[in-house]
Formats: sequence, C-alpha cells, structure tokens
Amino acid sequence: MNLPPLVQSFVLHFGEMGSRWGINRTVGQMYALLYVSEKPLNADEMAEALGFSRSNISMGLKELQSWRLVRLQHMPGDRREYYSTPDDVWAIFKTLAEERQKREVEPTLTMLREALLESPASEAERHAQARMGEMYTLIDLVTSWFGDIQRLDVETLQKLMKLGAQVQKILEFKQKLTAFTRSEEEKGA
Amino acid sequence: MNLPPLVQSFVLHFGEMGSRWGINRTVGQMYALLYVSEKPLNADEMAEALGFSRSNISMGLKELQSWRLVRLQHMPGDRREYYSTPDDVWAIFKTLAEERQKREVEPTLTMLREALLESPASEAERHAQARMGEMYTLIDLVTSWFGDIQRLDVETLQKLMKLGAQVQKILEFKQKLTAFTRSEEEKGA
DNA sequence: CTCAAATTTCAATAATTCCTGAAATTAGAG
DNA sequence: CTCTAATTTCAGGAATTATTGAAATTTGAG
Repeated sequence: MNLPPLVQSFVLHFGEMGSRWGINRTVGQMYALLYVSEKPLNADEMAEALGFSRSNISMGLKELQSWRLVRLQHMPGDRREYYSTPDDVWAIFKTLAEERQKREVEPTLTMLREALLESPASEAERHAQARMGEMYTLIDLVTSWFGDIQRLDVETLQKLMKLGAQVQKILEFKQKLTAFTRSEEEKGA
Repeated sequence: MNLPPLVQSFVLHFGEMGSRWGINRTVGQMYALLYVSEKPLNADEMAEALGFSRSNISMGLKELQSWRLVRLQHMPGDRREYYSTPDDVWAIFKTLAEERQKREVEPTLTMLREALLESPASEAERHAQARMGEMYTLIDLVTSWFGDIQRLDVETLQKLMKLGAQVQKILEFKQKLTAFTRSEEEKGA
C-alpha cells in the first residue's frame, strides 16, 4: 500500500470498521479509498494503491455496487471503468440506511409478523410471542422515526451542516422533541 | 436444538442476523433465546436448548455481558448462574446504541479529528482532508440527533407504544420536523 | 477448610470466509 | 468482424474465526 499517510490511516481504519460490520476488510478499504479520492479510479489503480489482486478488486466493486455506494463512469477516450462515490455525504448516509432497512430490518419485521400470527401452543410460546410483539413495535417505531429524518432533503441538511453552529440547531430540535413528548403527556393525563 | 417452533425460528433468524453484524451466529442465538425466555436460564439449559458445547456458551455469555445485553442473577438455593435480558425493549435498544457509539463511532470520530489536525502535504491530501471533514460533520450531527431520541425516557416511550395508534403519533412527529426545517429555510432565505 | 459442582481457559481442529491466479467472458477500437 | 484490452468468474489454497473437549480455576455448601 502506497498512499499519503492521511489517506492511509483513513483507509486502514475503514477496513477495520468494515470487518466489525460484517463487511470484509478489503471492501471497506476500497470504499474509503474512493471516498477520499479526488478523481474516479479504475480497478487497476485501486489494486495498485491497496496492494490487492485485480480479481479481489473486481469482487469488492461488485459488492459496493450492490449496496449502491459506488458509481461507475467512463472517461472519454479510455475504455476502462472508473468508480467514484457520490459527493453528498447525506445522500450516502441515506443510501446506506435504505439498504440496511431492506436487507436487515424488513426481513426481521416479516419474520416477527409471521410469528405473531401463529397460535401459541404453550405458555412458553405465549410469552415468546409477547416478547416478539414488543420487539416488533419498537423496531417499527424506531425505523419510522429514522425514515422521517432520512426524508429531510439534501438542501436543508447542507444548510444545517454549513451553518456550522450545529449545537444551536440540535438544541432547537431537542426542544421540538420535548414539546412533542410533553404534549403527549398532557393528552395522556 | 429442541425448542418450540415459534422460538426456534426467532432464534435461528437472530443467529443469521448476528453474523451479518459481525456478531457470531451462536452468540446471536443465545441472545435470542434469553430474550424470549420466560425465566432466567443457566448455562447448561442454554447449551441443552441450543445444542452447543458448554464452553461455547461460556464464551458467548462473556461477549453478551461485555455488551451489557444480559444480566446475571442467582436463584435461591442454587449456586448456578442464571442469565436473562432486561424486560424493557427500549432500554435494550439504548444500551445497544450506547455500546456501538462507544466502540465504533467514538474511535472513528477520534481518527477523523486527528486527521483534520494534520497539515496536508499535497493537493490529494488536502482533498482527502476536506472529505473527512464532511464525514466528521455528518456523523457528529446524526449521532447528536440519535442521542436526543435516546434520551427520551422509558415512560414516554411506553406511553407512545401502548397507545398503539403509532401512525398518528409519527405523523405528528413528522409535522414537527417539517415545521422545524421550514423555519430554518425562512431564516436562511 | 475441603471438596465437588460450576465456570473459565486454552490449545487443537473444524468451519467459514477471504483472496488469488488462471481461464473464460465481455466489450470496444479499429 | 476481429482482435486485444478489460473485466469477471471460479476453484483451490491461505487466513481467519468458531467451536470443542480437556484441563485448570473458581466458588460456595457443608
């Protein structure tokens, strides 16, 4: 691996993180490299920069494409394929959240829903089913919230981010939340 | 494995999910089993129920304890150790989020912060650093929001959940959010 | 204290996942 | 079309991770 030190530490960190998240180290490194690259890279450049085999790069890119984290493009007068990540970090985050939702949350909700339709055949099953119900409700609630946040458009987000005075904004957000939950309590009382 | 079918499908699903999340299959299954169990279980009961070796159970429990996902207790007149999961699903979710924050988010923020303090030695490094800055800001923003939601207390949450008419509540929440972002736009204009 | 039950550790091996080079396929320039 | 550069596939070996049984340690009842 022959990269500027700044880039190298980023790439290595992402590799480690990747493996904690069930993504393999080399795929994590590939993503990180593309993320900080000034210009799109082709597979040979990536193999060279990271010191992996060409075929490993090919498989990793396929994986990254399946997560929609990487975009493919062509350079005029060059038949090789060049890859890059989207510029907008918020869009990247949303894509990641959508994919995880689809791959992990949805199947779990489906499994739970099916379990909840069964007739429990014993006290143990009755209890298990009740627990699954609690989990279902929580996941459903949290992912709805998450979805709401995700639906914030890029412009709004960029504005928030560029203002820099995030703490301010977060405090306002917190206040809304507090107001919201307080009004619930009043209704409930 | 000799479990009621409802429990079995839940346990197996969690095992699969676990491996996607970098947690190993057997640890995922152990957690799932405890989660739906009516009463605390000891290690032998778990080994029996899941068909794993006693030593595997021991290591898995250590892992689960390090995540604070499992509590240890003793039964009167029995010297074996019994394990269970907390009842409150919201508390479980918060614990998980806290641990991930500590293990994954904090180290990443630290790495990024350090990278941002370096003086870039080239245009490539300059660009990489700018990208890292964008990532830093986003992670910081998202985790703050997440922290706010996490800080909602159990009672409020339980109220929301038990009301059952979640969709209603979510719509209200969405409205607050929309109001919030709209007022930002006005200020910005 | 003692001793047996309970738990943990750990080295060996089983299982899985990763990575590669060689071969096959695809695709675009001429 | 043809021919070659570019990419993908895939079987085999490398590396990592998971699981076990046996031995060591810990714990608490008596």
